[in-house]
Amino acid sequence: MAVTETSLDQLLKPGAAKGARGSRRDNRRDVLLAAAARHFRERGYSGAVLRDIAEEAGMLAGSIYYYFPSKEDLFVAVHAEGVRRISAAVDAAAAVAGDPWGQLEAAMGAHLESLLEGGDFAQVVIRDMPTDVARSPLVALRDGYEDKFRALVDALPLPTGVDRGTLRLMLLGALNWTRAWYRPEGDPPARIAEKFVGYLRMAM
Amino acid sequence: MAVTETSLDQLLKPGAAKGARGSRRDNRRDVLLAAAARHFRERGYSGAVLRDIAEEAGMLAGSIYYYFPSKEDLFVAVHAEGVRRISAAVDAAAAVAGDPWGQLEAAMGAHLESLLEGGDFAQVVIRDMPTDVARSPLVALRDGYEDKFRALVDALPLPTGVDRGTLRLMLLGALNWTRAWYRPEGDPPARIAEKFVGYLRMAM
DNA sequence: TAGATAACCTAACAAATGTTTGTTTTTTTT
DNA sequence: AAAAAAAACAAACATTTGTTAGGTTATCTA
Repeated sequence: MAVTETSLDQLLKPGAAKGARGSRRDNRRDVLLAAAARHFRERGYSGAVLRDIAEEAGMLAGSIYYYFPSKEDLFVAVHAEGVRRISAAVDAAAAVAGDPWGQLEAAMGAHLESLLEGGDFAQVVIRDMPTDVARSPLVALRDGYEDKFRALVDALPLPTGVDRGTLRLMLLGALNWTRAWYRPEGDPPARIAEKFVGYLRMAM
Repeated sequence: MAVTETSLDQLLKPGAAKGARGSRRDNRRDVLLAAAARHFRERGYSGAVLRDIAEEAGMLAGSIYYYFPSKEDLFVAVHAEGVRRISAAVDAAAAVAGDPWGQLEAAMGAHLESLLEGGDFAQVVIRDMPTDVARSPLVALRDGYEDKFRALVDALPLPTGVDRGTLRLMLLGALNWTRAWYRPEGDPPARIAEKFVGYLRMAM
């Protein structure tokens, strides 16, 4: 029930603490994490079954406990990895030069790209939060990520009096909800982001 | 596993088929539905436990099966009732006269109001969809609801070439995601809707 | 090469959980 | 009031599921 108290760095790379010689161990761990991500994305936290995750990772259910002390810890690790990936993609996109609107659009495009086609880890992040216990370390991660969008929105040349906080939440909400209606045959992520920004750009 | 094949009307008002004498049975059924809504909202579908739902409704777990043939059918009923309530609130709000922008703003405000402060039924609608089995009747309901917003967005005086479909999805997504950050101490639902519309209104 | 450690497997436990069956109480109908 | 139907109980069943304990094989170190 209670998430084991470990630092987030150790959570992401537990082998690093003992020196960088994690030869065999990290491989299987990554396979396990990927399998867990797939199931958590499809079924949600309480819907995912450890036996199925283990099977997909090529091991038995009990073996999971060699890597993670509980199901919740496994979930937190997947979630953290998801935030890390989205964060990295957005950082890379926002690094390229451009006017504030262009930078925001690029960041939104990267966010969408990770979310919609970046695999299972990213999608787990915007799925349900399980119990309250795992909540605290996870919202900390997410809040840190949202700070990047805060900076991007703050840089926009907007009329005075515009509530930039609500604007940021509106944009992030619209982005995250695309999961519900996105179809690969339709607009690609970058085009969606372009349209979203377009609706606002001319106005201000 | 398989949802019992009943019409959606019967699903909402099963007593109505035998004549409109829904006296006692509907009361207990409504209590049960309300309890189920609360738990499905808090824990999600697979996280909710029938024994807890039954206890809150003042009965035992087995008694649920007098009203619903399975857990999934119970969930579908809650979901359907949620859509019905949101739909009714939005209909009432959009009925008042006003220019297209004002009508859209009113509808969005009503949608948010139901979603954020309208109780458990509405929130279940925007929580996770469980298995694929229950999916078909539910997305039909949801799609029917979204048609109302389609009409509202189509009525907006926008420049030619604007993709109204994506605009509609962006707005609905932003609205639905507010659940993640809404706080009662902050802006009320109507104010949030006003700001959302305001970001676009001046632009077009 | 011997020993230690990492990386699993096997098997089972114990609790949780959706569901069923038969019975009893309550309400309605005749 | 008697019979019939509705509404609910009580108790168990059959899985499912997270978790644990001890054994076994591969890998690395000294």
